[in-house]
Amino acid sequence: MNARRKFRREGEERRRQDLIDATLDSVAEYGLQGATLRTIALRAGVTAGLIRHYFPGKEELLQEAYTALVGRMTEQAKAALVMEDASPRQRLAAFVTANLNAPIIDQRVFSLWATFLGRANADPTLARAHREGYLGFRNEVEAVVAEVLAAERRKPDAGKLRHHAIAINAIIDGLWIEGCLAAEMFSPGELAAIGVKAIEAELGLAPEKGGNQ
Amino acid sequence: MNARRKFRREGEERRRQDLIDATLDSVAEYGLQGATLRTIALRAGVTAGLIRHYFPGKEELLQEAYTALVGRMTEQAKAALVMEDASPRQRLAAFVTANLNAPIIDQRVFSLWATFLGRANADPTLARAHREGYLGFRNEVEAVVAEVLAAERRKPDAGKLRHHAIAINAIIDGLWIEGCLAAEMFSPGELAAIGVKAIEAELGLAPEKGGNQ
DNA sequence: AGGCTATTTATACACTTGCGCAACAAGGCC
DNA sequence: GGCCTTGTTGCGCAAGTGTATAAATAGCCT
Repeated sequence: MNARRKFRREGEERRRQDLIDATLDSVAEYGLQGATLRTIALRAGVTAGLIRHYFPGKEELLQEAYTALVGRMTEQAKAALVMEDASPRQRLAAFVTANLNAPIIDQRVFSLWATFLGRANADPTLARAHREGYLGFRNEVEAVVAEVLAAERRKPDAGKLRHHAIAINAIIDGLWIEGCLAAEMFSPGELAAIGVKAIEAELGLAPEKGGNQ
Repeated sequence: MNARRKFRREGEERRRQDLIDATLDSVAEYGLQGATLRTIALRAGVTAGLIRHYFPGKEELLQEAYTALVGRMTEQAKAALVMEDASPRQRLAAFVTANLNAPIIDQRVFSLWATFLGRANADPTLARAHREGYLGFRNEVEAVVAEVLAAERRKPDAGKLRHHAIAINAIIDGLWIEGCLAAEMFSPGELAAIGVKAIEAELGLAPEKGGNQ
């Protein structure tokens, strides 16, 4: 009567990715408590038992999922920096703009970010994954800032440069959060405009010539 | 043999507060999944059944706990604004400094903030509690900014004012997060100094004369 | 002192959870 | 085609969950 369920064998890498994606989906939708092995398996189109074939336990699956998330986030964010034939200042502005619009401004990603980060002080593995992503991001910012200031013939010392990077990182993070949590409170491009202006003020750049007052 | 446990009757308000505090402690330490009724009750020094005498269910307890948390956070933050006999600019600086030092820079509070916010897009009650706290905070910022600019004989329009408030709010939030997540990466007072300078740059204020730090 | 009542404990229950394990079958190999 | 490996299913289990409810007792009122 009860026929056994049909299934397909997938390549290991493909299955692992599917399981990680299903995990992130589940966490975003139901939170850490609602992301049960059965929920995750259902979303991945397999049965719960299979998860233990690829991961030692639930905790490791969650850790790998968070690591994957951080990786994708920083990768996306940094992708906006690879512009050939652009002035440092233009690259910085493009970087900020990219980080303050879709798809980086995204409620689902924010939920994931917040959910996992809430456990960072209790789970060193999560804390490390975050720390690495954060420092990578900030170093990227610092490098662009150095280029921008160099193009203006300014030579800041290391401390000043670090402070600029910290402040700019904070501006981007803060606006990113505001945008993710309440996208409908801002008109399209508004956050990016605010961010670019705030960052240029932080760096003491003269306003771009054009019709702004 | 098995003597029944001794207990004391507490006033209703006191018990509710104790339960809410125990809930926040449990969430901060174990996360939403680890904050079970039994854990919470243990921490509050009662047995699990009692919780249902004061709250309809676990969900309502968590919601009230988050509302209480947001209330305390914004209250603390705004307390730094009540300074008599101080220039608007000094009050703004004091406000920023207060928000970027202990006890507002605090890993435990950050964990709570992130954990609850991760569920905000799925729980309208949490979202509302956050939204109200956020808007209250931003309006406070906007009011001080207006005073600061007025003292400088500048008369910004409403849109400019709003943008300043959004940017300043982002700077404070962003630095707050960096401080909570990696306090050991910054020397004491460093974040506050970065924040004050960034905000004064955003408002286009001339650097304070004199060697203040 | 003795009773009343609402706070508090204790226990039961139905359900879900992560995990272990044996059986099964998909798909490559000969 | 038939076999063998192993990816995959299905089921069971003990522990833990939120909720319901009965039994006890602390502390006020008279």
